[in-house]
Amino acid sequence: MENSTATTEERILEAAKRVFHCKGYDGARMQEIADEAGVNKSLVHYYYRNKDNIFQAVFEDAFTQLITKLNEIFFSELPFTSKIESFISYYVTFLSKNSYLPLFILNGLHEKPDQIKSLLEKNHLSPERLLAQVRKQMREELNLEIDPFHIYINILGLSIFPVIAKPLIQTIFGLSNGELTQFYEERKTVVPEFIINALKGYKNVHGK
Amino acid sequence: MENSTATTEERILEAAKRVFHCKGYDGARMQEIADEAGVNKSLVHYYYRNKDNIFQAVFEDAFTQLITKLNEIFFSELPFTSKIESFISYYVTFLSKNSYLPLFILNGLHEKPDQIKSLLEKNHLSPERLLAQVRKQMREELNLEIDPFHIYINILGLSIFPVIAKPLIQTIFGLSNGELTQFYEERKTVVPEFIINALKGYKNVHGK
DNA sequence: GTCTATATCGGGATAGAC
DNA sequence: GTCTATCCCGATATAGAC
Repeated sequence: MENSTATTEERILEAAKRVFHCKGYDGARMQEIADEAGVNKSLVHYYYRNKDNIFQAVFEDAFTQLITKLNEIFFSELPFTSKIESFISYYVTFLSKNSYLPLFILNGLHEKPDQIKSLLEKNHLSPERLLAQVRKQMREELNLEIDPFHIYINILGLSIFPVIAKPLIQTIFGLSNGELTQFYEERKTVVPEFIINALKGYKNVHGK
Repeated sequence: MENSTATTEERILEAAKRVFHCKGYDGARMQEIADEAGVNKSLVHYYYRNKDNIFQAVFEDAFTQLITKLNEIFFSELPFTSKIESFISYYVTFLSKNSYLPLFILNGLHEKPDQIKSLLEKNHLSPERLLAQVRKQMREELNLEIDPFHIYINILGLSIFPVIAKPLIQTIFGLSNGELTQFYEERKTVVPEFIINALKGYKNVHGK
């Protein structure tokens, strides 16, 4: 199933990712993970001892994947508008290729919000620093004195929602796979434009 | 647990809603539903025969709840900007009181996208009509000749995402319950303003 | 490390008394 | 309609041979 150069442990983890991402914790079966990895069920227990442990490993991996790039972009030296463009462009591509990931993460956070903290520290994520950085750039580059929190959540929502709503979009609005790809592609320009326009509007009202 | 005037069947359904909404299909237990309703486990089977049936009932109820009001607002006689304000205001309130609903729906759609169609018909939801309506109003009232689809998804994302990301927002950014309520309250004005500003920006570029 | 066999338990579902 | 008792399967987990 997987490249046979990988160690057994790696093959199991990769298999576990595929299964957990699609089925969630409760829906996933140890047997299915074993099958997917092409090994015996007992081997999964041998390497990870129980279901919770392997889920934890999968969840941390997913969370880290999403957060690392976010940090990289928002703490870079780019001007603010470029950060928005980079962020949207990267996440639309990444998420549409891994469309199960955001829902998997959000479900996981609902089930075990307590373990978030340690993940944050592992990933060196400081929300305060990030918001301060956004506030600073909005002030200096866009002349905006507004709370960046809503803006930040808006950016996330505009990037992430269309991906987790994929079945809604595709079934309700009847988009083919090709049209959906096209739709996501369009969002790379539409969404940054939408956000920048919205910010310019604030400027007219509140700016000096 | 529930008002004892309700029939047993209703009490079971209400209990099932609470359990399924929080735990999802795989995480929910027939025993827990029975306990929550204050009845014997066999009674749940007596009224609904199996787990799939009762889940179906719960899912349809949730979906209808969300869709009905959306239809009502977008097919009303209000001007477009008022529709946006009404929509955001209603959904922010409703969803923050039922914060488990959107994730429950999205998960359900991922698991069984096939059964969406019949739900749409039951709810008299016609996506084409809705988009046509939005397009017409954007043209006539805002002088915008742009594809309304992205706008529509943007509105949904800005309304829904902050609710499903509740544990992310609350844990990562360390908001207390009071601060979270405040945050949602602010969005009732911030988000419509954000959207209207964005639309005005389009006007400057593309409008006549 | 990898497999087979098995222990153990929980959960969905049914039978049948009242 | 409501309950008790029970069936039966599937899933996690472990023991132990190789």
